[in-house]
Amino acid sequence: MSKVHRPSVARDVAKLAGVSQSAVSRAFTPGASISAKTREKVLKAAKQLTYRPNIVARSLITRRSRIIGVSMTRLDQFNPHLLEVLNVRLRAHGYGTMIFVIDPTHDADLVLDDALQRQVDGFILASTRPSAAFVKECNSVGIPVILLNRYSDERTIHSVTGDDIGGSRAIARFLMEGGHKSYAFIAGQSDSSTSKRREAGYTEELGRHGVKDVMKVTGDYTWEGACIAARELLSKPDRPDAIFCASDYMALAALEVARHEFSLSIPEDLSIVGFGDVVAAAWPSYSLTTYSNPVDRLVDEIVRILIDIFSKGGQKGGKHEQAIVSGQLVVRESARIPAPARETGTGA
Amino acid sequence: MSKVHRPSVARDVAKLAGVSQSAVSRAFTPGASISAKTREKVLKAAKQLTYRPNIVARSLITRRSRIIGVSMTRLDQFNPHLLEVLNVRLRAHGYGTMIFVIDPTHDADLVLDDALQRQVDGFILASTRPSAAFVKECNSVGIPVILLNRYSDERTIHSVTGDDIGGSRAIARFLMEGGHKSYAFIAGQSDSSTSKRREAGYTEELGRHGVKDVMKVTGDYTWEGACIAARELLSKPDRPDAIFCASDYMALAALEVARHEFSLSIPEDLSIVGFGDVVAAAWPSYSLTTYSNPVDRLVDEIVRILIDIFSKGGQKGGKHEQAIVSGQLVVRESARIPAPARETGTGA
DNA sequence: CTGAAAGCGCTAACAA
DNA sequence: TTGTTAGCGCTTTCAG
Repeated sequence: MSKVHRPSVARDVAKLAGVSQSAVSRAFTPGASISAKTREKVLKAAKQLTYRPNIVARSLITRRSRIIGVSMTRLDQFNPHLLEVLNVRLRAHGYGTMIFVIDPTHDADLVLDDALQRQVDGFILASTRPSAAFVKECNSVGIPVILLNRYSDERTIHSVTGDDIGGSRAIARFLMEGGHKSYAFIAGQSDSSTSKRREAGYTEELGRHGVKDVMKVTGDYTWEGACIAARELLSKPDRPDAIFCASDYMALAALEVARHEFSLSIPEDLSIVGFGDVVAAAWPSYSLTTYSNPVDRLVDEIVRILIDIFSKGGQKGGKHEQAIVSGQLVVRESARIPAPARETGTGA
Repeated sequence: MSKVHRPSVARDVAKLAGVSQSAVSRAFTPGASISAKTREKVLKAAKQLTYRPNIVARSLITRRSRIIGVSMTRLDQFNPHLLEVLNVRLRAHGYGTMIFVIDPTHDADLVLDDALQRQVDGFILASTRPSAAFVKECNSVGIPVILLNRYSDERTIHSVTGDDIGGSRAIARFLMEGGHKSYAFIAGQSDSSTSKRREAGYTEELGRHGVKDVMKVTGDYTWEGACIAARELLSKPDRPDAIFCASDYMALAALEVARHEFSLSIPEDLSIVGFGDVVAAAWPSYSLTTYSNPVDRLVDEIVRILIDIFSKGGQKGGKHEQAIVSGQLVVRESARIPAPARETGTGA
């Protein structure tokens, strides 16, 4: 079998092209001062040797790895499509994406520490709770941290989220217009800021219109948890006829339980609404009414914040953005549709 | 706001600990010859300065980035759970995971080139077709390439796949035992080696038992494509009563079409089987009978091959493995269950 | 515009 | 076991 070669380096190219090694570097640096002629020579020699600039070496000297770390506890819970779009958009700016899946039973900081050793230029944290110490350390070395679909009270951290409050309010209004009698909420993990916001928007909007009693159960953002929650809700003598779930997956699970275990008709007997508009929500068997979390615009915001900071030469402290990207109510068939032609509108 | 510091480096630690810089390096190198006392001193100083070895610098000199590139065209088509497990397992061996989503309308080599510049130590390609030139280049610089759920005729590349042939044969047998009259197959992309294998196993096994006529339509591995394919199949005067789809997602789509557009009862009027056992296959509304692709063992194989090569000091040419991981028939309710021995599988 | 020289932060010989 | 000395492959002053 053929022997393994050592890849050619800038010096090899320089020698072949008859120029200095720095000329090679310049030929591969956009905007460097180099004559067209020299560049041609270099590029020709480079192609001949299949030379590829070594990004690791470049990183060492520029102190920029051009790697963004993305961490989450579960990848399937994390929107895979978002990761996909993010990866493509980041690469367009010259950044690579490294993933760090965190085992929730272990210490998140351990993994994040690994990321720091790898010199990531920025962090995107989804479904992950970094310690305050960790965030502080990132700030002290100038690495921006962006929370995705999470909130933080601290002003030391950026965040990009969907419109949890606005969306839940819209859902509450939609449900009320559908003329339901009794409302329930299936929450995500108890420590989830997102779930709390969705709950708040929902109950507040209901409350503003006189609905004070909202049953609440926790589904933990898992399929099984949502099943259990739904069973609890539907076994009650005064079972709700409208359930809002803090995530689409929980809504799908609740829908299954309602149909197959309680023989309920959706939406005649029971309306179920989710949040997020995942792919499966559109599948005919579910046809889930939900509020969308627009992936493209979430990614836009993330990339904008990151590139903004990098072009300014690093996170200099100061401004920490809290971007909220509004989605829209996606009306399908899992919830009763208001009879008259009433506007869903912005209310208030 | 607090100023941004320059992270401390080995020299800083050395000075504080009163040792040489190489002692610092040794303290962080498992198995290096260093006295316990010196190591203590170093570690103490390191902690005090929150020193973290710079992996980029290490990579430059060891010529090992300890990064594995994983590329795919669509992340949602790719099994997100597999990526998750892979990430965790690779990190246990000190390797990071960098993802490279490839826009199918663009040139795959462009992205892979980027990965090469980033000095990935190995490549895992899922749903991606690298050019022969690219593979050759990887081989020439000693970077192992592993195809995941794909086959290659070339002997220059590793591959890890589920048991497409065996699984499809098992499905064919199961369907025949169910006493079906007319069989169909919905294929993935026409150039997919995996789809071809699933088709081959299916039709060959059917053929061995006298079933020569198998309708075939292409669903392109997409939801819409599978819907169109299913419509075509079910509109025929001699419509099949057993359909095997090259992927679970296509099977789900076909199931939806059969139920909602043709008002067919599953499995009474029509049996539908998929391949892969994705999460949604187990959801009650589908309860899809399928053949599993065991994620953990697929990852085991990938990691084993990779670590094996690395511990031998790089891909030296020669042996190229073709690992096939067998799964099992997962009997649920989307296909007629053979009357006699009703305990074929676990049904999860 | 171009080359020479000095490192980026670390590991890996080599002596001591 | 230790410190010293070279670099890894590149970017970046700094002269010319």
